[in-house]
Amino acid sequence: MANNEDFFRKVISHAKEYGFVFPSSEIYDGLSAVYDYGQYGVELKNNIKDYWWKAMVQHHENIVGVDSAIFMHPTVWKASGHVDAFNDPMIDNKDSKKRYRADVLVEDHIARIEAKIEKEVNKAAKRFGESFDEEQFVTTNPRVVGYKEKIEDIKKRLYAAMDSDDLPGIKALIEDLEIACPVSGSRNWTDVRQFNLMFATRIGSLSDGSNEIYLRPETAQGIFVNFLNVMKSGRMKIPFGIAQIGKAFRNEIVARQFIFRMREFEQMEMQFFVKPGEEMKWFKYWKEERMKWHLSLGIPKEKYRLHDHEKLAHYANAATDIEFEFPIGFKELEGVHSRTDFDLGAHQEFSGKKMQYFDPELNQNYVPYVVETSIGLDRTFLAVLSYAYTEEKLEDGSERIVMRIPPVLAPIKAAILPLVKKDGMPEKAREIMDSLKMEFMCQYDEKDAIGRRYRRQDAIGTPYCITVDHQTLEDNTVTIRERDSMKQDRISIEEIPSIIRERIRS
RNA sequence: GCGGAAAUAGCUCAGUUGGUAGAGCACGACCUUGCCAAGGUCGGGGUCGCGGGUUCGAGUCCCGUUUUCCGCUCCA
Repeated sequence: MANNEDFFRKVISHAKEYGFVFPSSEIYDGLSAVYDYGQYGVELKNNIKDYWWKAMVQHHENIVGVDSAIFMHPTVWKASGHVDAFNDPMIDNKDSKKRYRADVLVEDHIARIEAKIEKEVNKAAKRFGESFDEEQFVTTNPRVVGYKEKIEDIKKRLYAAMDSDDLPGIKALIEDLEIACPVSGSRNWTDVRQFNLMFATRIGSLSDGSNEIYLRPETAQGIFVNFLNVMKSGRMKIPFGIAQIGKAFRNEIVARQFIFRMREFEQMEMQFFVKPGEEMKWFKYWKEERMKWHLSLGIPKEKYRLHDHEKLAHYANAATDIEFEFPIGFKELEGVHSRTDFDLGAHQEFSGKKMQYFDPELNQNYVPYVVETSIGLDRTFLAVLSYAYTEEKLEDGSERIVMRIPPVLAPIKAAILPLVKKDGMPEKAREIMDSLKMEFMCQYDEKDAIGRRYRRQDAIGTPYCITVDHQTLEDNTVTIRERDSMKQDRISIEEIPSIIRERIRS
């Protein structure tokens, strides 16, 4: 484990040193769990997106893409269940380290007072026997009346605080009532915090609550709300899919482990709409199809495993994670979920619009079932990065750090290097650079010894180095060096594009 | 969020009982060599995470804070 942590540290520091990933706003000490992609990072990330988009949208005639807005109508999140599922004020006891719902603590306290009332009533009932008038007792007995007033008082304060999201007010209430932790018995509480995972902001100029909107916590809903638009305008026939790549935002309580869990992250999702009853067939299909995609990158299959969910979310009737062996262990990289008709059904109910498909074969309407594939872009980035990072001991005893990034994803496809900075070699190299750069992301470098330049390219994962030497000037051949094997071939300049193209074809 | 640890140049780190911020690598310019990193000369870069305090004087001691890492907790 210590080795893995060490390895992870190296990957993170390599990512920063070579311009892949930087902490956000670093000159201001950074922002917790937010990261920026640097000059090579953005290329790698774009290449991953492109590789996914081609595999999903370009290669499947029945899948189309959308790019929906991050802001959505607030009712979307009521329909999806995101608003209700995560709106509780929580408080931690510092001694027992137990976490409670703050309102439940107060309500338990009320229940204890009610128990006292009941005790008084029972006592009185016993004493007065059959002549006991409970109604009269509870309205006149000073002790009971006092309890009741206290309860009313607490309730008033609790509900007022809850309604106005007054978290310090709830904390003050807990302190005033001297509520202690049931486990530790201590009153050493943290502040009350709201664990709503959605980021809220305001739209427009009004400041009342009705203008509060959320940054989307998932991209899927942007697809569901466009289901009718896409189906109609694209004349889509079931089964069909809608794909999307985009940012999502979750206010995670603990966001850690580099770019594995960030508060702002990017998803690549595809929602596949199928006939009800056929969802398990398609669930299986997409599970296999997505696994093939991962393996097509050339990363060994031992790095992946499937994890079937036993506890299913409220919207699913089957779910599998494709897990990847990160330096921090096997963790979820992609989810394949059978979401049933939960989402479309919910939107149909909340919007009053028929989220249905007319099936000409059955001659009837139905709400389609959905099979979702949802992959974390940043996690895929991290998977590639941590798989690619290799420290190698060479035959001559020296060491090199090489990023074995799958060539199709590599930020720079080829480096063009004049062997020396004279005799017309730089000019020749520039010519080659110009002829390649419209098709491939290339880099020109003439500084330092050739060996060192090779190592620099190894460190950012460039699959090919093209070197212009004395012979080039005579016969228009260059040497082409392959990153992983470090082997060199002499080829003619005209052959360069086809060789690179061959290697990086998806 | 709780507890523990850490923070000095782009990276890895040194900095003695408190006394003028350093090294290696990296980076830039020029010269030289030229096929697997570390030739020569010169140079740029740090208010020592940030804010207070103690002190004649703080990278060093104290308090707070931020960020990161580890453990716990959380993760429809």
